[in-house]
Amino acid sequence: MPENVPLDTVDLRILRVLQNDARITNRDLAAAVHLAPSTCLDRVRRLRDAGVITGYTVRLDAGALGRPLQAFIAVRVQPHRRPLVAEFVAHARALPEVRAVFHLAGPDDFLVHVAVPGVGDLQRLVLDEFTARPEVSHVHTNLIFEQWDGPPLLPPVSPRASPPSPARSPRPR
Amino acid sequence: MPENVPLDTVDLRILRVLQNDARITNRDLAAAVHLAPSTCLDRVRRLRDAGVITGYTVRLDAGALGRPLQAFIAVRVQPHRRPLVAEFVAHARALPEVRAVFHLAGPDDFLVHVAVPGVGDLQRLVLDEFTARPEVSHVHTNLIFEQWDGPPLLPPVSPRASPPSPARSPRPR
DNA sequence: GCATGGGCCGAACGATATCCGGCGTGGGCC
DNA sequence: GGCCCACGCCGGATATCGTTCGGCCCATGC
Repeated sequence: MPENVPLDTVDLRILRVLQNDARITNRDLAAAVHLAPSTCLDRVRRLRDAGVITGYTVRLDAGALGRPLQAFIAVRVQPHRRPLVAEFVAHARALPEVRAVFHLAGPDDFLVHVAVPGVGDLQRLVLDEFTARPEVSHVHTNLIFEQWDGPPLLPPVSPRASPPSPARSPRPR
Repeated sequence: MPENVPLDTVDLRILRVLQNDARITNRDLAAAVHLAPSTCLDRVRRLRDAGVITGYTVRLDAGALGRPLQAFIAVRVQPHRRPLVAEFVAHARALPEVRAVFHLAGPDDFLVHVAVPGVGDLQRLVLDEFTARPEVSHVHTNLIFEQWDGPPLLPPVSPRASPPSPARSPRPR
């Protein structure tokens, strides 16, 4: 729904800071972007209302939670029609081992990102939850050795945007 | 580093709530899990110190940020040796379009999750940033139609854990 | 020059985070 | 069986914070 909301430099800085620590106090966030707390609150609320910020969440260590093994399971669904697709997605999303489901364009229709305690659980998942389903025509599994985040999800911000100049100009529309 | 930290039902409930809204006040979080605010603060701090909680972040809408197109780029690196692998990962992670990098066991060595403004950017990324590199032997791109989150990253919690019984027993070790 | 809209700010009030001392329970040890 | 210790939990107190509100100031359009 939200498409290409106009963001200025201050918005981007806010998002960058929040992405690094979403539980920062509004006061500290305001200081970090050189705004008054009240103004900063306005900005954040606007970003939420605009749909840019869709929520706040906690980053968890899957290994510490007893699920150190992660993998991508590629799945082909045949026939590849809406009812079957929807059903498959619903089924996959409901599995507690599933972290994310991607519907792809390509030879494989889906990529299912899973986190499990051990190899046995992975096997069970593939055999009982995927290949056992009639609409699933093909499955292959890729173990994840290691993973890394990319940079914060932001257009490059010019580094000169630091000085606390009031700059009381209208925001881009 | 953190491996299989013991978690009780209350911890799991805390994580579930935080995963749904990481900016909830400690007071409300405490109420949601039937604890005193001070005790709840202790719990959360312990989860952070134990490495279960690795941080708090904001969920952003890539489309609203002007990058509605997402894809997985599968990459083969040859020869597949540590120095080249490290170099490739560093390069990929530094690209602003990259959301995550996965090192895989399988025919493809890496899966790079990217978000871009349009098809042209995707093409540029593949040609200039991946196939142009000498260690990259093969690249193929899968567009992401749609994606969904799985359930909260938690072992199933028994639903009976709601009543506010003091239950002043020692936590599992 | 004047009216208008919007962004920004500061003060104030209510709510919150956080620390601390103490209590009660359960388990280990003798 | 009885004692001691460790630990989880709580409630109160203080400093800090979130949030609202009214008003200022600049930029724009007429």
